[in-house]
Parts: sequence; C-alpha cells; structure tokens
Amino acid sequence: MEEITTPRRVPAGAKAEQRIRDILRVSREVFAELGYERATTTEIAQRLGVSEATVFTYFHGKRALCVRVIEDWYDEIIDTFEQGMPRGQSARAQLAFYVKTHLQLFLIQGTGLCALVLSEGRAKGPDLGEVFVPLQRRYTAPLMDLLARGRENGEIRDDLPLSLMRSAILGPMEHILWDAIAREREVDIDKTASDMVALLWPALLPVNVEAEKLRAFYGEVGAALRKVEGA
Amino acid sequence: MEEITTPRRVPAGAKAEQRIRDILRVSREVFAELGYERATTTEIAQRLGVSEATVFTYFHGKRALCVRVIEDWYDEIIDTFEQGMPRGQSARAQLAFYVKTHLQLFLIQGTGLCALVLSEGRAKGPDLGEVFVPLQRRYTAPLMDLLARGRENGEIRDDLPLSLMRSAILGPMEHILWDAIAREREVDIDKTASDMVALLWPALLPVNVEAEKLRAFYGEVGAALRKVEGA
Amino acid sequence: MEEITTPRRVPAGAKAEQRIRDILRVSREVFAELGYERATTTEIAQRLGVSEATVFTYFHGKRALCVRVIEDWYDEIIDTFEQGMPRGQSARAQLAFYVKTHLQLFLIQGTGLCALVLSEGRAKGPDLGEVFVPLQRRYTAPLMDLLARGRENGEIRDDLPLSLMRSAILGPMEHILWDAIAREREVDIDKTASDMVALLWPALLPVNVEAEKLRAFYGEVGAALRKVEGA
Amino acid sequence: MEEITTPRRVPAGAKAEQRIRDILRVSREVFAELGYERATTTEIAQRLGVSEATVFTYFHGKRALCVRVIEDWYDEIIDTFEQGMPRGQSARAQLAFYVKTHLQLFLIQGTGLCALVLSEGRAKGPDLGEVFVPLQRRYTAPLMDLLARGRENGEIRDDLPLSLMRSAILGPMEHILWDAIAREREVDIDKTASDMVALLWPALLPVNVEAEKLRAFYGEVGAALRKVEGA
DNA sequence: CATGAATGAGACTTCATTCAT
DNA sequence: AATGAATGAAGTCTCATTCAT
Repeated sequence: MEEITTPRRVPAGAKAEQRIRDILRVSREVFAELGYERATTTEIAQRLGVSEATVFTYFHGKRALCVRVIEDWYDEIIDTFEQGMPRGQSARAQLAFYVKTHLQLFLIQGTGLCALVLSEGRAKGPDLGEVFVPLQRRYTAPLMDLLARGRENGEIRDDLPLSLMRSAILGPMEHILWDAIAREREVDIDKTASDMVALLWPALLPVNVEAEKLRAFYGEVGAALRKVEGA
Repeated sequence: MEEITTPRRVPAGAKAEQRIRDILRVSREVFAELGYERATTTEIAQRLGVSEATVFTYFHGKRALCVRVIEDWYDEIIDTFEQGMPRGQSARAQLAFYVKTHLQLFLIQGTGLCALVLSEGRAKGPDLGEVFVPLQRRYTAPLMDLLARGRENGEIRDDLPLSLMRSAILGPMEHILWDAIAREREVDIDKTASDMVALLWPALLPVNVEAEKLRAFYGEVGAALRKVEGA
Repeated sequence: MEEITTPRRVPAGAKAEQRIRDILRVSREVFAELGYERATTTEIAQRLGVSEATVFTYFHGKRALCVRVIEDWYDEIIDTFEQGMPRGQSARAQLAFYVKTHLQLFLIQGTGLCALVLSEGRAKGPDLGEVFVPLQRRYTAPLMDLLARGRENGEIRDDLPLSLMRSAILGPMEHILWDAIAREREVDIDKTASDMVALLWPALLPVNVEAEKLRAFYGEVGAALRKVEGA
Repeated sequence: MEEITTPRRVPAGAKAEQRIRDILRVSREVFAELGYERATTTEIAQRLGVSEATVFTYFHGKRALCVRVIEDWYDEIIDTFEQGMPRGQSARAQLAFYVKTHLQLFLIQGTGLCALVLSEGRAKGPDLGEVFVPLQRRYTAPLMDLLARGRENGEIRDDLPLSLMRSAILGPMEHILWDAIAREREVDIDKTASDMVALLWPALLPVNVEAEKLRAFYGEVGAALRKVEGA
C-alpha cells in the first residue's frame, strides 16, 4: 500500500535544507489550520510561492509530509519539557511548570496540531496512527516521570494507576484548549495554569497524608528550625 | 448557502422508517470510524447493500446525514443522563453516575463520534461546527447542574470557575477513551469509573486552607531535603 | 434508441382522461417555466400531488410528455387563428388581428413555451426537433395564407419571398416577447400590436419603384452633404 | 453564491494560452450545438483529446467556461460592428452593412450561440442571465446608434419607439437564422441581406417624406449638377 | 533543480425510469 | 389504478501525484 520508495532523488545541500525547513514551516500552518484531509498540497505550494512539484521533490507525498510535521512538532515540545523541567523542585512546582508550558505551547502554536494528532491519529487505517504511538510515549514521558518521582517521594498518592493521573492532567488541558478555540476566546495562560494546578493538585495528594500528621510535622520542623537559629 | 432543496421526496412509511434507521446506524459506524472527510457515501451504501442513490433518497446529502447522526447521538446521551441522574443523592454519587455512564456510552459506541464532533466542530468553515454549539450546551448541562447544586450545598469548592471543573471531568474521560482506542485495549469500565471518581473527587472538595498550606510546606521541605541529599 | 413501446397499458376512461389533462396542464407550466432540461418529473408529480410513477403510467416518459405538451399548445394556437381570422377584411386588418392575437397568446401563456420550442427544437439530436417541423408549418400557415391572399389582391408587394416577410413579422414579435420577459416589464398589448403593424405595414406595401429610387437618392445626397460639412 | 475559488492554479504561458484558446474553441462548438444543459464537460474534453481534469485546470467549471465562451463571442461581434460600420454613409447603407454583417457572423458561427444566449439568458435562476444584460446592451448599441443618427437626420421616422425598430430588425434575422438551421438549408447571405433591407427600409422611412417633394428635390439637385458640369 | 502541465481515480449528487405491491 | 421504493447511468468537480523539459 504505502509507497516506501524515496522520491527520485531528494536534493541535498544547504539550499535544499532551507527549502525543506520552509516547506515544513508552511505545511505545519496548513495542516494545523485545516486538518489533514482539508489541507491540500496546492495550498502549501501556493503559500510557499513554489510549484506543487517542488514539494514532491522533497517529500514522498502528503502523508509523509504530515508525518514529518507532527514528528518535528513533538520533538520541539519534548525538548522544551526536557530542558526546562525544574527537577530539583517539589512535584507541585514541576506540575505547575508542566501545565503552564503545555498551555503556552498549544495556544501559541494553535490547537490545530493538537487536533491534527488527535483526529488523524485515530483514523482507522493505521495510516498515521502507528507513527504516533512512540511519539506519544516520549511526549508524555516528562509527565510520567514527574508523577513517578513524586510518588516515590510520597508527594503523590500511589493508590491509583499513573496512567489515570496522566489522563487527569492532559485531558483537562486539551479540553480547555478546544473550548478556547471553539469560542474563539482569549485565554489568560498564567491564571488558567495556576487555577488548573490548584484544582488538580488535591487530586494527586496521598489520601493518607492527613492534616494531623502534617501539623505534627510542621511543629517539629519549626522546633528544629528554632533550635538551629537559637544556636 | 444552506441548501434548502428537499430530497426528491422523502418516503414516509413503516418500511421507510426502518430504512432511515438502517442508514443512520451504518452511517454512524462509518463516520465514527473514518471521520467526516474520509467517510464516503459509497462506503455507507455498500455496507447497507443498497445503491448510493437510495441513501440520497432519504437524506439531502453527506453533510445532512452526518448532522443527523450527531444529533441523534447527542439526544441519546442527553436522554440517558437526564433520566438516570440520581438527583437526591450526594454530589459524589451523582458524579460517579455521570462518569460511569459517560464511559459506558462512549466505549460502547466507540470514541469515533466523539472525535467526529471534536474535529469537525473545529473545522475552519463552520460547516458542521455551528450545529454543535447548542448540542454541546445541552450535553454538558447535566454535569454543570450537578456541580452547581453541589456548590450550593457546600459539597463542592467555590474558589474556581465551574468551566474549569467541567474540563477537569470531561477532559480526562475523553483522554482515557482515546488511549483505550489507540492501544486497542479493553477497559474495565466499573473500575475505571470508580478510580476516576476517587481521583477527581478530592479536586472538587472545598479547600481546607490550613491543610493546603501545610501540605505545600511539607512538599517543599521534602524537596529541599532531597536536594541536599542528592548534592 | 428511442423506446417506442407504450407504457404497460395506458388506462382509459373518463377518470383517466381527466388525469391526462391534469398532467398536461401542470407539465405545460413546468416545461414553460424551466425549459426541457431543467424541468423534472419530480416537480411535475409534486405539483400534481401524485407520485412520479403515475405520470409514467400515462406517458412514455419525459420526452413524450414534452412533445405532447407542445403539440397541444400548437393546436390551441392554430385553432385560435383559424377560427378568428377576419378573412373578409383588408390584408392590413388581418395582419393586425394576427399580430395582436399572437402577442396575447404568448404573453398570457408566458413565453416559456415559445422558448421551449425554439431552443429544444434546435437541439442537435432530432429528438424533439423533427416533431416540430410539421407543427411549425401549420402554425405559420395562417400568416402565409394572409400574405399570399394580400399579394394576389395587389395589397402586398411581390418582389420579395414570402418566407422573408414571414420572418419580418414573426421575428420581431418573438424579440419583443423575450425583451419583455428579460426585463420583466409589463407590455401594453394593444399599443404594441398597433405600433408593430404601423411599423411593418409600409414594409409589405407594393413598392413604388420610382419613389423608392428617389428616396435612396435623397438619402445619399444628404449623407454626402453631411460628409462635406463634417470635414 | 458565486464561487470565488480559483482553480488550483491557472497555468500562464505560451502553451497555456494556446490550450485556453483550444478549450474555448471546442467549448464554443459544444455549447452551440447542444445548449448549456446538454453540453457536458466530458464531451468537451473528448473532442479536445484531453482529460476532463485538464479542462478544469483552466476554468473554474462548466458555468464559467460557458460565460467566457459567450463573452468572447460577443466581443468578436461587437468589435466587428464597431470597426466596420460605415459611419459617413447614409442610414440605409449603414443598415445594409449591419444586416449583412450580422447574418455573416451568425451563419458562419452557427446560430447555436445565439440560441444559447436566448435560452440560457431566460433561465429561471439568473445563473447565466445576469452576465448577459450588459453584453446585450453593448451588442445592440451600434444598431441603436445607427437608428438614432438616422432619426436626427430625418432619414428615419420618429413616430415609433426605437426599441420597436430594433426588434423589427434583429427579430427577423434571428428568425431567418433559425429557419435556416431547422431546415438545414444554405442561405445566400448577400441576397438575403439585400432583400431584408429592401423589405425593412420602407418600414423605417419617415411617413411624411412624400414622392412629390422628393421629385422636386431630385430636379433641383440635377439642375445644380448640370450647372457645375456646364461651367 | 524547479516546474508547467496533465491526469487517473474517485468523490458527491441528480434524475428518469422500473416494478412489486 | 396508483404508488412506494429503489436504482443505473451519468454529470460536475477535486486533488495527489507524475514526468518531460
């Protein structure tokens, strides 16, 4: 089915690489705006000011181009998380970073790509779908790690599967983003992010860390602190 | 714009109604599996074992057929919620009902329709989009009511917008469903539903401010400790 | 190609004849409004409040129905002329009757049928065309007779072919009618008819050869004069 | 309503222009032969020996193609009239030119386009109709001007509306042309044109230019002439 | 290398017509 | 006698893709 043949000869060189970047940039726009089916190679070529044939000189076809667009997008996101994640801080702080960054990335880039992945990734024929599974895994890895570390530290409850928690964090964000798009409303990213964390954090807390114990802990730490200060 | 032409003549009668039901059933399948763009009238007709012309005898066209499919689907869901919601019970019990029913409806029907609504509702030209807005409202109404009643009773926190809470409930469910589809894994609905409520319920509870602060303090001290240890 | 088979069995009887008349009446409307191609059997059936199948019970098909509509229309027109023509009076009076009646018939019935005949009669495949030739002959017969009689009496010139005169009378009327339709303007039939006769009658009079030459001379001298003056 | 979408990209270049001319040439034939509804893009493509897609590469669609065909045809006619009209000569000579040129243009090109305009221009939905109104005006302008100038000079009667005279000239020509087509008979253009003018001219003359006066005028001009010659 | 030009395959849709009931 | 229902055939149009230049 899927042609695996490479285009006659993909050009190489500095100029060629620039061309590839241009095509990818514009394709990302078009796929994001229109979705896979409604996007056309004509539209992409026209926005670039080149002929359709040129696009096909550098990419196998529409499908391959779309896959590449999505891969690149994932890579960017994953990089951003891996590099920025404040690993040393509390799980809550890490979550806050994750949520805010996520909202930023999606709202800036538009939710188009998000929708693209969600709807095209689901298409029956494993046309695009199978490409995404590993990407999805890498993409959610920072969150999963965050949760796992928090669980080890006792900061996060361990009575429920991590995958459920992941859904409880990613799901609302996607939902909010679509809502924002659908209503064409501006979103206050900072506020939304902090509200979201305020809402969800209690859901992640260990259920058995009770106020009583916390108070005792607080007292002891305070006492220890004063002891040091007094010394 | 909107075509007003009636199909040549929509038959009416017992046999005709059966045919309409058949077409709708199969169309729901096809749209759900393939999405709007990839679904074809040819496919629908073939699965039904009739000619394409027959489909067009009963529906104005692909678009109208799809709209009808979605409307019917929403109606089913809304009915189920409105009739089954245990209004007398606690907010938590009502939420449990909502979540479980939701998962059931979606998993039985497949998430295809959900994806259909989400991706087509977002399409550039508000071709299908505008049909959905009122449906969406009716569809989320039971949940919003539930939350509002809980808030009045003091069962649910009132320091965050309802819309955020709505997203925090619907979002995870959609996410789980897509995950289930993508991995083609069976889902234990009862367990997933109860886990989900166990996870989310604390997020909805009124905040005990003191406890909240203590928890934050606890988390940060722990993190500081680990930093020292790690260094 | 053209099926010559009769419909299974054309019903007969008083009720059947009424039905046929109804179908023809409505079909005439529809064909006149929409032209042959744009008219549909569905439209005809719907306006009648019967099923399409019923139409096919009484007529071979769309084509045959249209032919019959046109034949009937011609028959009406021909009858009107043959019965009303004031044969005893002067050629000019007869022409006046012919012109006025013609305008009346066409404007009342709409020019739709006229257009139908003109455009369908011309279609390449002699589908409808060949049916019309004899009708056209009968239809123009009253006019041709009128002219021939006038010529014998010396009331009408005999230096030009009759067919040309026929065109000079029928042509303008059709032109006026289309103009009226195109601009959706009301036409004052009496005035238009008398103007038309006033205009055309001199064209039909026997030529006074000498006067004619003098007139030509006068025109040319005048033109030459203006040329000099203009220079 | 009116689609604004451009074809994917209309090629521009020497070869492309040739192709466009070819498509227009063949389309003109097909529309002329069959009328708008019966003409098919398939037929056009087949006669050209290209795929249907090629036709759609150069034109938005059937409708646009037809509009262009008609516009071009009108332009040709209008140019011919505007350039060839012998403005300096007598009104009769100008009319003779107009009639003969008209017959030539129509008989060479076939009356198909004439019929196309007349029947499609009248179609219920003003699909094509509205395109024609301005063209019609430009097209009849030379004739109207001719008549107006003649009237000012006293060469043409002023007791009847110009529009009626226009119909009395254009109408017969169309009628003759259809007759020619319907009977598939050759037409002697020169003879028909001169006969037509001979027939119609008396209809346009001022009714009060009488033989007596003309004779006197003739005598005087003759005398003047001889005086000059004698000198 | 870039592209102008062409196209095969397939989409949605319409409608005259048939036939069992 | 009437019709409900179904459909074959055809039509317009779109788009990813190819290939010679």
